[in-house]
Amino acid sequence: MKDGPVIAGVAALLGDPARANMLVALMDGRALTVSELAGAAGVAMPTASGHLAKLDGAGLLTGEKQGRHRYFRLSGPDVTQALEVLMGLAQRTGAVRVRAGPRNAALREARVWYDHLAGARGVALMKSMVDHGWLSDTASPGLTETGRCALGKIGIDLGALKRGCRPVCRPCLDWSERQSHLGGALGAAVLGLIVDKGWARRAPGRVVTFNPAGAQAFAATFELSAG
Amino acid sequence: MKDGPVIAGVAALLGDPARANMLVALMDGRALTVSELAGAAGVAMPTASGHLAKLDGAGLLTGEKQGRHRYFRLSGPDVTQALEVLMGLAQRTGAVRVRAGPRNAALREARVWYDHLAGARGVALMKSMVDHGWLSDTASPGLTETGRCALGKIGIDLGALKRGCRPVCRPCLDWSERQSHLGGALGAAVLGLIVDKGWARRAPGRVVTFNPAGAQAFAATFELSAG
DNA sequence: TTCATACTTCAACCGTAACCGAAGTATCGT
DNA sequence: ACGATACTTCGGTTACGGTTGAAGTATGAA
Repeated sequence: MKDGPVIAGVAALLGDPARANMLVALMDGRALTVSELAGAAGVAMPTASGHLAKLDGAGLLTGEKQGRHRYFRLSGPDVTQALEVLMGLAQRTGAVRVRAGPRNAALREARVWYDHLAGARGVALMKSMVDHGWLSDTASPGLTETGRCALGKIGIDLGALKRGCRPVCRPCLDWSERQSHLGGALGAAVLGLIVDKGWARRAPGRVVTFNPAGAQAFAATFELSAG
Repeated sequence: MKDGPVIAGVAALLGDPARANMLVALMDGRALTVSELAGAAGVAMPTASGHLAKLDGAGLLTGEKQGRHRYFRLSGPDVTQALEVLMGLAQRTGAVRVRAGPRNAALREARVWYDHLAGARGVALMKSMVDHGWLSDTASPGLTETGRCALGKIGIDLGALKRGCRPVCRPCLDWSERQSHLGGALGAAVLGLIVDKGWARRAPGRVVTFNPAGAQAFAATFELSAG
């Protein structure tokens, strides 16, 4: 009957503010040292060391030693997912913290989620596509004839997408914004387009950085209302 | 910068064994009384009452008073999702607890996840479809010609599924089993078929109960190896 | 070799929260 | 009206875990 405690174990690990801060700091995919994580969590190094040992022991983190530094990173995408789900839960239940520190600004702006574009730009993209009638709606979006035509002109091969097994378009709730962005095969294709055209490049973590010309071209192509 | 603490709050709530037990007990969708939840968590009623007040205050639960009873249920599907994600994380990281109590037996056997069949039967179904060559593989399943033909005979209209925007087949990791079951439009269609044919009925919660004849028909139709 | 840096281990302190028994409140049945 | 049930509030105990300074270990630089 004791099925709860197994989830209580991981949850308790995520439930300490210091550990939560460290995990959030690692969410962009980088590997950080013990002292960097101590700084991020606002605790002394011995404390951080102890927390990291627990997280590592629980398999949430992987550590690798390089010289006299020890680098930690999240052990897998499921850890990121768990953090995102908890963030979603936290903001629905009202423990909202609207402001985000400048450190996460790039991540909130545009990031990779699985294989598509998330963050403010991802949400703006989806909104624009719905507004212009390319997609039927936000909740369970379907591609319209208008959309098919427009995307074809942009250079996205919808035939290839439809042949694949995965869904063409799929809403995906964004944790930093509170709205959906575009996932599915089409979402992945759009991200591919952005990178191929040189509008943006994918940084080592999950951050997507647009260059000025690329941002403009992106906005023009998808007719975003706000740059 | 304090972005972590907001997730720490919810996570800490899920991190107490007693509260985790209560939430898990509520996962099948039913509403339970304070004393039932106290029993499920293995604590005295005053303790349970305190925990429930916290969970309610945090918006994870909704309570409604009926006479001298007070019924609690999970406040939304996102809570269930968070619990499932944490379960998945717990079992990947090795905190596995293979045995499950008899109380959850029905839930592990067959349950609804979003709109398709999960649990042991869902996993068995997917395995059989791959084994018989209806689907290409487990990781990112595609429907084969054999599968198209077989499903057509069973009475599933693949044309209609393909026209929809959502993916036809989609793997979905099962938390009780460690394997994937079948999601997507096809997964939903199969669940619809099962209910329409009267093989099983959906209980108020998320449990799906097969009747003996239905279980046999289900196994025969999809050529399951183990009944 | 010698010193500095990066980290870990240790020991002790402190705060919070889980827990229960007893008493209090509300609702139902008789 | 009376007692029983279902739950909440209160008070006090207990224990677990987070925190840090100081000391110990390992790696790199001079």
